[in-house]
Order: sequence, then structure tokens, then C-alpha cells
Amino acid sequence: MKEPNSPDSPLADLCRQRGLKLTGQRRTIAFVLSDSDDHPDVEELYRRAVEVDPRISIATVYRTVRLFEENGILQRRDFGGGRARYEVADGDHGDHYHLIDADTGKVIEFENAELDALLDGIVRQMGYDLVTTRLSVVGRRKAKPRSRG
Amino acid sequence: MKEPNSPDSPLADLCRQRGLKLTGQRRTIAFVLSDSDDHPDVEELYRRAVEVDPRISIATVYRTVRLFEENGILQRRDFGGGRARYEVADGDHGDHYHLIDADTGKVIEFENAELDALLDGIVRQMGYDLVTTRLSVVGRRKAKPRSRG
DNA sequence: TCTGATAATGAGAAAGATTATCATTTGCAA
DNA sequence: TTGCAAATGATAATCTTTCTCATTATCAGA
Repeated sequence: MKEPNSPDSPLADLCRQRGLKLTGQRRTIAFVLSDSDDHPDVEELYRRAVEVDPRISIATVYRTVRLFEENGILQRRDFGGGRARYEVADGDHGDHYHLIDADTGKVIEFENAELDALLDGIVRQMGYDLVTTRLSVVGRRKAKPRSRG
Repeated sequence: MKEPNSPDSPLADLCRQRGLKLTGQRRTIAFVLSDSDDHPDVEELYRRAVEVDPRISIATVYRTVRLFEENGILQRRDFGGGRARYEVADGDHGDHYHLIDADTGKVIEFENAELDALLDGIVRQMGYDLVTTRLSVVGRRKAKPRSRG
């Protein structure tokens, strides 16, 4: 059983800043999210939240994750596999993108300023302001050229 | 009731090329797909297929769409809204991408060679070969600056 | 600190999309 | 034309997510 208490997690603070009622469950979920640097689905978040508060309900995790998304705290991702996955939203700086290993399903994050700018320009030229970018590239590990075989 | 017969649709030919058994239902679905230039979901494909063959089952549409995807004939897309949407896969040339209107949900296709190249380069530099790109940008129509108002 | 209105939660039912089951039918190679 | 493996139709089952509603907790104000 971990310690979600005392100084609130960064996300819990964000939660308060947005004027959301800060319940025990939301504090727990915010803590779990602040503590994660991967892309958990709801089931996985629920598992982690239960470690902190065994009485939390999965319905609450679904609700909270949706609430956080609507408030720009979380971003929903689709990496295939039928369930939504979540990560903490980027700040005002640059977006980040995802490379998915075709064979293992492993998700690798990357940033690229040139890509940011290009996408922004393309969208603008089409008469739109860019709101969100959903980009994931699927790749297959290149066969390592062996050192002479 | 449309005419799916006689000269097979391009997709039906592709189907045969891949060594897939060409049943009446597959011929129908291939025809419907060849005839579509949008991004229908399964429900919509089913509606269109029923126009051609009223006895087709939605289960078959689901099955066929999956089969076609596994064989590189179709691509599955996620534009939000909870259901998968499909379109005929690109050839060997360039991928195409999607701009989604944040307010109307309208999907606008675009191509961009610079983007193709940049993504390819990024992925390569990370040690991978690019398999698929899933890119959709959400944008909001720019307010038209009125001609002096 | 206590109280009450209001909103959040828990548990499970319900909904929506997709896949599996299985008896029947069909495509196609021999 | 025949036979067999594979596909289909109808529907049940599954899986993820949302909804319902009785109970509980938060937080502003007294």
C-alpha cells in the first residue's frame, strides 16, 4: 500500500486548479497517474489504484479518466487492442508522438520539432487551426547488420 | 438494387490475387468498397451491401472486413466515436492522412510528400522500418477574416 | 466545528461494438 | 458432377464502456 497523501501529486494540484472537487478517489487516481510514465489502460489504472485504495471502484476510474480528459489533464490514445490508453497531457510546449513496435507492441515516445511545425503548417494551409495531433507510427526493428557474419 | 456482377470490381480482383475464396458475399462487399470514397463503418457498409444483396448478414460484413484488413486490402481507421471505420488501402506510392473537423467531425484527406519523407526518416533514425502511419489531425476551421465588415 | 446541499462513489445492470458458435450452404478442385 | 473444406446466417457470448440509483463524501457557509 503506497502513500498517496501529504503533499498532493502534481496532477491533484492540477485537478484543484481546474476547480474540480478533489475527492479521495481522484487524489488516488491522480497520484497513480503522476507515478506512471507509460500508457496504461483503465484496467491497469484500476489495478494500480487498488494498491493505494483497495475500496476504489472501476466505475470511478472510468469516470475520473473521462473527467480528466475533458479537462485537458489526460490524453486518450488508441494503440490498437480495443481499449483506450491514457497518459498525462503535454504542456504548452511540444506534442510528443508514438512509435509502436510491430512485433512486440512496445510503445516508444519521441518528439520532433520539425514534425510539429510541418503539421501545423499543413493544417493552417488547409484553412484550419490545429487542435490535436493523433500520430502513431508502426515500425519493425531493422535487422542489425552483423559485423561481418 | 445495384449491379455487382459481370466485370469484377478492382477489389474483387485483388481478393482473387491474394488467393482468397471469392464468394458471392465477398464479391458484394468488394464492390461496395470499390464504389465508396469515404470512410464507412461496418454498420454503413452493411447498409450498402444490403442494397446489392438483401440476404447478406452483418456477421459476414464484420468477418470480411477483418479478412480484407489482414490481407492488406483494407485499412482500419479510428476517428473517435467508438466504431472502426474502413477505407481501401493505399498502393505502394504515398500514404494519405486525415484532417478531422473538430466541430463537424467531417474527414478531409490529404497527402504530403514532405511528411512522408520526414516520418520515414525519423523512424529509420530510431532503428526501425516504417510499417504503417496512423495520423489524424484534429483542426478547427479558422474564422474567415471578413472583408472589412 | 458542524450542517446541509450537491456532487461523487460503488455495485451491478445496460448498452454498444465486435467476435464466437454451430448447423447449413457454397465455392472450387479433382 | 461430387465431395470436402471453408464460408455464411442467425444469434449467443464477450468485451469495453457508460448508466442507474441508493449511499456516502466534499466543501461552502453558519
